Amino acid sequence: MTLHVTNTLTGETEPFEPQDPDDVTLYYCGLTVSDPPHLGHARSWVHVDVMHRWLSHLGYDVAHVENFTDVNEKIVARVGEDDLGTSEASVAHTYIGQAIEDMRALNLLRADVYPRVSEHVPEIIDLVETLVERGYAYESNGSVYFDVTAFDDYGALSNQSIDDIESQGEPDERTEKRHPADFALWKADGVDPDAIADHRHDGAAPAAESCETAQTWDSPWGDGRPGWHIECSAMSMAHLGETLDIHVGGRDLVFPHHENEIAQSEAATDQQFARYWLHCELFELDDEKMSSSLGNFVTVSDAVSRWGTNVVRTFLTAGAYNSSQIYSEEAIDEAEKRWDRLERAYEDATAALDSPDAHTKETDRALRDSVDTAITAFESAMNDDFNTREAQTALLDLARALNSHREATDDYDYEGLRRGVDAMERYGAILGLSFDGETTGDVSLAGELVEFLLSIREREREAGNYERADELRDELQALGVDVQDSDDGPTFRLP
RNA sequence: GCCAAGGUGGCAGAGUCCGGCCGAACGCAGCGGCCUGCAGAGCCGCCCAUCGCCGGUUCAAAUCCGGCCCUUGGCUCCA
Repeated sequence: MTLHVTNTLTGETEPFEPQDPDDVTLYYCGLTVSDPPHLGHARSWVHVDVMHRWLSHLGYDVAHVENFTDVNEKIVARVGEDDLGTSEASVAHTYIGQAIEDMRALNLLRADVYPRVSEHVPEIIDLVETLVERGYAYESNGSVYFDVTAFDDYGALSNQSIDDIESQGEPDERTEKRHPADFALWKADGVDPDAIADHRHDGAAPAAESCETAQTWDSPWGDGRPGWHIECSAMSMAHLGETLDIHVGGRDLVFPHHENEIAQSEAATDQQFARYWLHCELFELDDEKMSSSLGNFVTVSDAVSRWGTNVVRTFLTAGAYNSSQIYSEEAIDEAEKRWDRLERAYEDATAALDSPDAHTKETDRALRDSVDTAITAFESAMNDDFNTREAQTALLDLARALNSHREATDDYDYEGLRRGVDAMERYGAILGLSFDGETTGDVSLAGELVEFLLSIREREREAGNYERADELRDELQALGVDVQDSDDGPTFRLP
């Protein structure tokens, strides 16, 4: 079975065929670095990461590019707030640092490059010039706008006609534009205080001195700044060529951002800009989406430090990338239980494999069939438009197969268990889940102390002093140490 | 208003593209049993779904077609 993906461009689920049979170019519309990344960003990040991992698993060489938008009014608006520094560049620098830290915390594969707008202005200017030369853009008062009426397919991605699209942009822009739907490729001068007032978090009046920190560049049309949409076209072409295999982004970017990217890119090159457009659905929370602008978000770093990487990733992949997902703490707690179940099954099976007791001679047909079935199920799930929920289900089925086998016999099928454990590691890794167990370390001082306390408790149990034994266990549980008694003695997991 | 996505058990969430294996997965919650000094974990089993509503096509529909109701997202910065 081959990979199928749902292409927003056609609305269909199509077989995936990259331009080059061995390589895939993947561009992800990254963050505007004006706020700390929140779980909504993490959701898209993780799904793109899973796509990357699965494409690699299928044997493709993946070229993965993700931009940082570091030139934007929203960033200027934050100048002077908190400890963000005194310039647009310093605010951007702070939040790029935060974003990278969060990516590491989420166990994301590194992209090949994270281009910034500020370092691609020459490419952007070239692209705008090309568009002007080809008659797709016009200059007006030092700004340059894309002429949507000149591009026949405008609206194809979002399935709208130009007439449907009501006026957009700042009121003072409209007088400069020939058609209300025309969009800015280049904006004259710096940032207008009125334009950033709405983006201030402290609700303070427009900070005129902040606006002066906005970066501007010299261009054929005078001093100015790039428009929002042109950056992605310029950066993706600079790093991945004129035609992308996959372009991913949030659903909220379909219009106008992605629509405009297509128009300006294809107008400039006469080549298809992206073969497959994949869109990540958003979180729903109290009947509205989670977003920076609504201020109703949970930051990535808060979530990871509270629940841990594996739990957060289990939660974020609990739905398909292109289905919206309800955000709630209860939902994350439920994901935590699912992750615990996987981890316990993995650890128990590993312990059985590493036990010095003899356990090797039987072949458990049921176990091996279950392992094979789970592997097949995982692979079909991922090939079916990256269905991470079904993939999790396959992992959970695998966990039960392993538990079941250990429950049924002490005469373990070593080879069968090993295959199962191996599959959990390999396919868990596709979802970015790691059984390395940084929290289960028995080599730490804490681990040794717990072992010591449990050895005392065992003596109390053997002596029938269950009250003392329970007291010790309760005390450890209260500290977050999960103590489990079993036939082979107690096991524990550190918090 | 226009465009798009969706409405499946107590919760959450697959399945809908390619109609029959769906008398509806997996997990959580709940209930029984096994195991256990107890608890937990685990295993086995059970409970909860007329798959938004109405009509149509078909031997057969959660899945296809038509109409209606409702929700969400986009149309303004947004993953």
